[in-house]
Amino acid sequence: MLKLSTKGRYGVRLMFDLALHNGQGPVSLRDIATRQSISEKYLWHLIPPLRDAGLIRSSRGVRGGYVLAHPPSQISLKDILDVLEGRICLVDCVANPSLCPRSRDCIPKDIWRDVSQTISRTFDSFTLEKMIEKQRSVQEAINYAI
Amino acid sequence: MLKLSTKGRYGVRLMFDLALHNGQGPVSLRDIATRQSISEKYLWHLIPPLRDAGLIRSSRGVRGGYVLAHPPSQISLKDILDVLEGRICLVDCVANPSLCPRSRDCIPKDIWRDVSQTISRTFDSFTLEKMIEKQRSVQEAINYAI
DNA sequence: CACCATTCCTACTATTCTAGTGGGAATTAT
DNA sequence: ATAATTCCCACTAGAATAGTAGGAATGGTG
Repeated sequence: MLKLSTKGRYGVRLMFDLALHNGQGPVSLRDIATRQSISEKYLWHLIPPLRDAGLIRSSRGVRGGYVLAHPPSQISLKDILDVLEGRICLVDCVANPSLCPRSRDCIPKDIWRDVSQTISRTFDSFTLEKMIEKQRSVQEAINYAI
Repeated sequence: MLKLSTKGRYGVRLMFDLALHNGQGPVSLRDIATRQSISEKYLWHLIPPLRDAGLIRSSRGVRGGYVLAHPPSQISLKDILDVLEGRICLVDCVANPSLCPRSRDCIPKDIWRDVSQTISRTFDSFTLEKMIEKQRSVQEAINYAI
């Protein structure tokens, strides 16, 4: 049905939360869970892949937590979703033509490949930095209204 | 995982097959199933929604079958997928903000909405006509090679 | 009129995927 | 020493997906 899974959605919110607190020291998962209203237990599932992919860094023990491994301008939604949902590929035969004997001259496959690339590029055009900017302009609008 | 479901994939191949035989009278589901190597039983699931949405027309009895309800230039992948997979909407809160108390000022939601629209427009830009043209140019390339 | 290809419908099943929970070990600042 | 925190494995319930079974209704053709 072409839905993003909870993993991807929550993962982006997790990373966005880290981006909003970038430069303020490690952020604990509990804080993120509370702010984002997401079960801490569930959020934990997202950590190992994000860490192993080098998107976040962790420090253990008291006052430990997570920080972005790169500036928000250098982390795109594509980076996050590639890790949590796998690389965008609308149908498997695009990445793995041997799955289907028709793939050699399959027009639909070519289309799925093109659209997959478009989606990928779209996700890549949204960085955490852009999200922060949007957040700020929303805040200003609210303050102005008050 | 952002995959197209079998319903959508097979549905496009079904419609593409109809497009390739457009103007040659009704095409039976059995013929399509044979040519596309898809179970006739499974293909049947796709017919009622496509028919009810006015994308194909059917005739029953001997020599019955299906035809496109519109010229291939006027049927896009979006039309087909909207019917078989539901309208593209990466996360439910985009179409239905009341699902989440945060939705009012949720930046991620705005992003999902924008990307959903981009994907939708991309699908809309591919018509059955375009697919036929691609098919023809592939055929010519093969003939030339021989 | 009888036949048979074909559309059409309901229901069922097996499998995989998704979302979420539980319990507890290892680490480290204070 | 304590407490906060990361870290890990395993489990479960429910939903979605893919596919199958059996047969009723329709209508052109001989």
